Amino acid sequence: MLLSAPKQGTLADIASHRLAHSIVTGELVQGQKLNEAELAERFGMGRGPLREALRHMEGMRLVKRVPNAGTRVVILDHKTMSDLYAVREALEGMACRIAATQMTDEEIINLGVLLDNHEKQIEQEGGKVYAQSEGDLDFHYQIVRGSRNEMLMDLLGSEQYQLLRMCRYRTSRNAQRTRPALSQHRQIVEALAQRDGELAEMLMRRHIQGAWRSIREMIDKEEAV
Amino acid sequence: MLLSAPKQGTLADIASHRLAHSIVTGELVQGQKLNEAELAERFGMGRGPLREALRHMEGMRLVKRVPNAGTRVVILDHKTMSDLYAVREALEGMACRIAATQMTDEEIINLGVLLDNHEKQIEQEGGKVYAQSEGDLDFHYQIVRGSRNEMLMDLLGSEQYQLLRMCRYRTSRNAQRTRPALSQHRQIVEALAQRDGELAEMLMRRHIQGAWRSIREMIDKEEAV
DNA sequence: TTCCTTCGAATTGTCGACAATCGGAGGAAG
DNA sequence: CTTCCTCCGATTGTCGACAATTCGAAGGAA
Repeated sequence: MLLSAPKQGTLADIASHRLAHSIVTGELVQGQKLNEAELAERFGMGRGPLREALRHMEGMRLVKRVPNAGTRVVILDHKTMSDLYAVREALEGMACRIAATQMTDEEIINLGVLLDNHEKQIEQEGGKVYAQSEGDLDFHYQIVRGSRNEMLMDLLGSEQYQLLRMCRYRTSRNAQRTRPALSQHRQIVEALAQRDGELAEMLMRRHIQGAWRSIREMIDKEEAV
Repeated sequence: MLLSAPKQGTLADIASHRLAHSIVTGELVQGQKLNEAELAERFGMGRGPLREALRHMEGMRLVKRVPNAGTRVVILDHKTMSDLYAVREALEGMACRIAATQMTDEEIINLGVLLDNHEKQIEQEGGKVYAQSEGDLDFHYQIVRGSRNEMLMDLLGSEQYQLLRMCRYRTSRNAQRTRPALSQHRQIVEALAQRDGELAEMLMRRHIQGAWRSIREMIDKEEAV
């Protein structure tokens, strides 16, 4: 998992994770106002740690805060998602290009194994797309790690990606894209194995563009209703 | 200015700005441990708001925090800066390409005017590089705004750029690059005016690569001492 | 001398109470 | 009936005190 572990540590850290999870899964609805006292009691802590966690959420762009007027869950509208995917395309494209020269042979092989497992999962439990999403995020994150760029790992990893996960969670019902996505992943691994950074970047960019197109179509269809 | 205004608002916001400023300018030395009680008193506030501000700084990557062990000012080492400039190249390159199709004619003209002022400043007070840095950041930020991508504006604007400003501040003494930088800026505006996104992106990427090379050489020279 | 243990001061983490501010209900004037 | 003002409840912002934890120093044993 990408958001695991820190069930220990300061209360503020715990609150951060619970909040992020609640927002990503939609338990806290978009645009909903977050009442500090109520949340603090639900989490069994004072308002101090909770406020720190809210500040953290603000940095992650999961909430918007207005002084003296409370904080609200961010609203993932069309433009926000579009912007997100544009940024993602640029960053992950770069990560892929660099990873082609920086990853070890072993890491690339492991990437292939990851995809094998991923394929098995799809065949076994065809409908369970959530696992796919997680696996997919894992695949992307492994490549980002391969770039050896700490800032990129931060930006695309634990922090910034919560927004993407939120986006995914909302649109995880349409599973029809898992197959082509897996195929594209394999192409990317192939390019990495051949140490062809330019090709790997191009494939990754197209892959992300495809994902965005798929999501956009789904949203448009939803909004038509 | 990019970090102006919020001298009003919550104490936590004020503390955030004062902290960011102190860190960027080096008043708070890299790696220095930040004592909450001491800072709170210096800012004339309780530890509550200050802790929120520290959480904000953590999100900006200006400090590192370890539970139960305090927070320290981040250390801008060679790799961190390298990673930063790599990310910047990808993001600002993208911004530039999109801006070429999204900016209005008026905005591009204003960009040219900005450079004219910038040039005058250089001629008038040849040594004052700080103004150059600010102006330069302003130029880059105007282009990012031209991309109409809110996330990019967030990433490269008020938030993430503090790290870059910190980087700049340390290396602002070597002014010899202001001239070629201005020239490259003009080339970029030219490409934008011609609505040539690909060229604009390439020029911006080279411009940033050049800036990084300049900084790296300077650091290497410094480390040799 | 060197290493380990123990203790204590300093610092961080947390809470509850108080002050400041905002939004809305309700009433008065036009 | 509308508009504006006033007041009140609710929520956010802030503080001071207390609990928990860590780091380092002092002291003793090998």
